[in-house]
Amino acid sequence: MPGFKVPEITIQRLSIYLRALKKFTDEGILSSQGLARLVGTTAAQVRKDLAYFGEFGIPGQGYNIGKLKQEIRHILAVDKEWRLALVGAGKLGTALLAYPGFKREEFKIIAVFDNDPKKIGKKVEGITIEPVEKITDILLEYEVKIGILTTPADVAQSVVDKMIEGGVRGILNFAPVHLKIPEKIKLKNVDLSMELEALSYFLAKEAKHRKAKGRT
Amino acid sequence: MPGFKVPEITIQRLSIYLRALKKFTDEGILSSQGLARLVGTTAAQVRKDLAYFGEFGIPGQGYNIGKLKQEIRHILAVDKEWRLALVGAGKLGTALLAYPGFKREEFKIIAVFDNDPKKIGKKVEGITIEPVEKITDILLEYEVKIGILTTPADVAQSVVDKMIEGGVRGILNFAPVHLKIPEKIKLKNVDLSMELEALSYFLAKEAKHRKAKGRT
DNA sequence: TAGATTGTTAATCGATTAACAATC
DNA sequence: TAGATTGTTAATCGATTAACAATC
Repeated sequence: MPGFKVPEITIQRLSIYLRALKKFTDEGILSSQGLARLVGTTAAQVRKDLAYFGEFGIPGQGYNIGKLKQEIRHILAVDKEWRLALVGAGKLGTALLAYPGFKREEFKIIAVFDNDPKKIGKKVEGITIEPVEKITDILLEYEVKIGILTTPADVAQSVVDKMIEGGVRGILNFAPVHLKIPEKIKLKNVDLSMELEALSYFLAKEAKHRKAKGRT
Repeated sequence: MPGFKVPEITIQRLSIYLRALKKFTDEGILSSQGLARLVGTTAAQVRKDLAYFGEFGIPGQGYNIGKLKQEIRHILAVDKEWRLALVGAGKLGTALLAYPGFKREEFKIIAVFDNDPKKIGKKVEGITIEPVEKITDILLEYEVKIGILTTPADVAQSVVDKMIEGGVRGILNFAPVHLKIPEKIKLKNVDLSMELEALSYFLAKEAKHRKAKGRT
């Protein structure tokens, strides 16, 4: 099974498994069923996801928690340190810089950029804000491979182009715009409006059904 | 075709189609091919997604832009106003309150809660911060149906329980935790760590392949 | 009419679920 | 050994893509 093409959603679930496992000490055993219950999926799903990468369990027993954590860390490559750069030191950008979910040893934001002259030179979370013109040079110098984009939509594309020139290979984009990038670059979009609209759709549909059935 | 079960991913794409359409004036015609190119999908995908809801196009021509916008707005139920509440007035919460992607006519955040006595009574974006004990009452009073969760993980579940008691039916969760909710409640998780880890996995895999093939 | 594009059906692809031999 | 759970194969389910008659 290892070597097969791995679905992206499997990777996302590995991340969720790891988060759940972190609540346990390394000692002890957890079954696929046990892990599944913690994250809201099925035992078969857990075993299938892990099987893409190897055999980590003990038949009849389950998974050694410490070992499984370490294996998933290695698969996700969070057993090393990544250097990140963030562009767009607005409200969202500075909030992310301080956000515990983002402040992790494995993901070190080492540079912050903005195009507002009033912000340049100031510090956020101990990092001096640099002008966007320096993106390419600084990213090349520090070998930054992951970029975070929290600019307004209208400048996002030009920033992305600079990031890619600077050698970035993965981008986490919060700007509500479709970015054009070479196919070798990995792009993840976080679209908050989309999430709200999905909720809106779902609730409206549900309300309609309730009305149709005459319930409250 | 209308009446079929609609995949969630179709709803997400409708949201993206709408975002692209907003850049155009209502006059004029756009083909499925044209729209597909704007958002990075295929013409067949666009037509299939729309076909779940009706026939909005003109064979041989394409889609009337103004009409299509209005149809999608209606499908997503963003042609009405939703009242939202946000819990967790920390860095991320207050950033979201001010973030243009969130500040939309259709989604009015009308209440903000926190459990920090120092914050209660203060205003963020014109809204007075209330204590978490009041969540249930205030949500019931203002008939809030959508809740946004930006608390630390450890209090998220108890806050969600209060929201649901207050009549919320949809939740946008930023706390990195698996929430247990009744199945009738719609939950959308935004997991920033997961996104970063997916990038990490992808870049590490790519680096390994490059090394194996002896490329830079 | 000729050209273009829709809406829909059928074929393909890929992910999830179920089942079970292998293993501790 | 008996009981339990893994890893993997096969069956099922669901979404995407391709193809084309219907329509402007």
